[in-house]
Amino acid sequence: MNPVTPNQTSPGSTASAPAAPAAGTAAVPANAAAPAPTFSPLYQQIKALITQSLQSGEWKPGEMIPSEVELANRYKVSQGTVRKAIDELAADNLVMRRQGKGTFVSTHHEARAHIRFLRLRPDEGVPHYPESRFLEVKRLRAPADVARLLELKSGDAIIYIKRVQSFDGIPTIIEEQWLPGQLFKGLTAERLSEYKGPMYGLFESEFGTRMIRADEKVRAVVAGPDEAVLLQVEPGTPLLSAERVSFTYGDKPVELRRGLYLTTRHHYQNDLN
Amino acid sequence: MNPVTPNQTSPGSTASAPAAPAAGTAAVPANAAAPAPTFSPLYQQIKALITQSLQSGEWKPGEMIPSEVELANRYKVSQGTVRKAIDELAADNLVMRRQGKGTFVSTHHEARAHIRFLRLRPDEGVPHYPESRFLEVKRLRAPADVARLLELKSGDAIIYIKRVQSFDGIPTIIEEQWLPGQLFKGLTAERLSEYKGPMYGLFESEFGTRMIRADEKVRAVVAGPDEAVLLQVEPGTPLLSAERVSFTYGDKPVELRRGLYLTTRHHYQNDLN
DNA sequence: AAGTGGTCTAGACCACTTT
DNA sequence: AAGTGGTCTAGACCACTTC
Repeated sequence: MNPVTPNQTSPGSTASAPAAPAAGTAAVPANAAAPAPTFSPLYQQIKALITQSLQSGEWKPGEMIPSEVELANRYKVSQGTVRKAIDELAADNLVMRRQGKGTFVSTHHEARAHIRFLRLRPDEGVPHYPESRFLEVKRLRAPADVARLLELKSGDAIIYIKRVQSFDGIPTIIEEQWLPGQLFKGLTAERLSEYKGPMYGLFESEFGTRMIRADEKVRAVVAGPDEAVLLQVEPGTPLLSAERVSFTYGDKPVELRRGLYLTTRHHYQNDLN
Repeated sequence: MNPVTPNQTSPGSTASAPAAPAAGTAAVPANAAAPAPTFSPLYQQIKALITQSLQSGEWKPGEMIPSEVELANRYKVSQGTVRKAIDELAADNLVMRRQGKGTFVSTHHEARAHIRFLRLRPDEGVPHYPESRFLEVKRLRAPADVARLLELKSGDAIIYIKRVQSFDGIPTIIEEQWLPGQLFKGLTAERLSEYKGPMYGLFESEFGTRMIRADEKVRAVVAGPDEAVLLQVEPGTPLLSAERVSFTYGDKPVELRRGLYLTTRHHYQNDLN
């Protein structure tokens, strides 16, 4: 359970300072001037170890992870090193720190996470989550383009979902979704309909797949006849098209979404920092 | 030149540790249990002081700022505290650290900054900067909506710019721009045409106004007759509409942009983290 | 009072760059 | 060799939360 220290003799050793603990009693011999590959500071290794525990479900979304002192003891490093590791995890939105309470695994069952991945905001009023009406939920074989984006083989099992989302009763989003069948075995139309709120919450709680980040490509298109009906607009109405690939731990793609957004009373919000 | 320490007696004082320097010899008396307003840790105050020096131009874009030890001496705090302040400034993209060399003021004259604010990426091939053709550069009075977004008074002097931007000779972007006249006095069509590369670089070098961050609202629209001509497409072609308000230090708005993007061979790229 | 994260300090050593 | 940022440690104290 000790951190490995590749390409690094032993951090903070050969010390004259009081009671230097020589953290790096690693599993790897400290000789071998192997100029080989990686090189990673201790806190990055701790970060990786904590991430593994998050991924394995040792600490579940919403739960508190062990305190900094505890983790420092567990990994045999100083609290400062654990702190730096957790700082990065917090910056990555994998955990949330709360002073006086502890550090908690991030979850999609939170307003904070909702808004992070919902970029379509009303021009007026406060953001809120749309209601879903499911049109299709079915299993099929992955077409080539979908397979490529999800890093599957063409023909692999896929769950396909199509829905319309409405704000205050006004249909605004047509969304198609492709999910690796292997990860979402028991996913049915019923369970989707029952569930209120963002689908990422369902994925996280029911299927143990936590979405971490996503890449989105946005374009402008015009509504075809079918889309016009669903959104109750004229054919030719301009729509935003957003293609999103979502990733879980290890940059593994777990979802492909293609959304068509009606942007007459809403807009796609983006902050450039 | 010492940091002020409101609502805070004296960080790290009453120490038994060896040679504790008691950093907070502040200008404010340490009595007065005023429960009043703010409360900010030392490193935030240091961050604010450094930001002031950046804003005032004491250290110019591209230049190196004083080393951590120097700043620690200047502000009479530990190097660790300066380090944490600079960490945040680096996270905000105000400075860039380079190991072994120093910490440098960020500048828009860098590929890194270019891509940060250019979200339209080619579907194929590597991102590169478009060429500009200026259609209009003129002074006018701020219309109400522009004045509101730039936090000016209706009728204040404004510089208006309209241009078409092309990738590899293919016109792809129509962009209108509104700038506070007071900040950009000597801005002429000539100087714009001469200048290659992103306009933020020009603003930074020639007008001392450094753009820090921006808010963008994206919609789908269709090309009108004039726009169709400029982009050499049919009227009714769907276009991305992006309205951007850019801010400099102190969240002061300094630019309004309205762009129309042709997204047949390009897309608007966004990463959700 | 005890436990948590948050701040601050001091000092050692490492990695990288330049002289 | 000297200077820079980067890592790691140790310890003290502060702020917040809960018991």
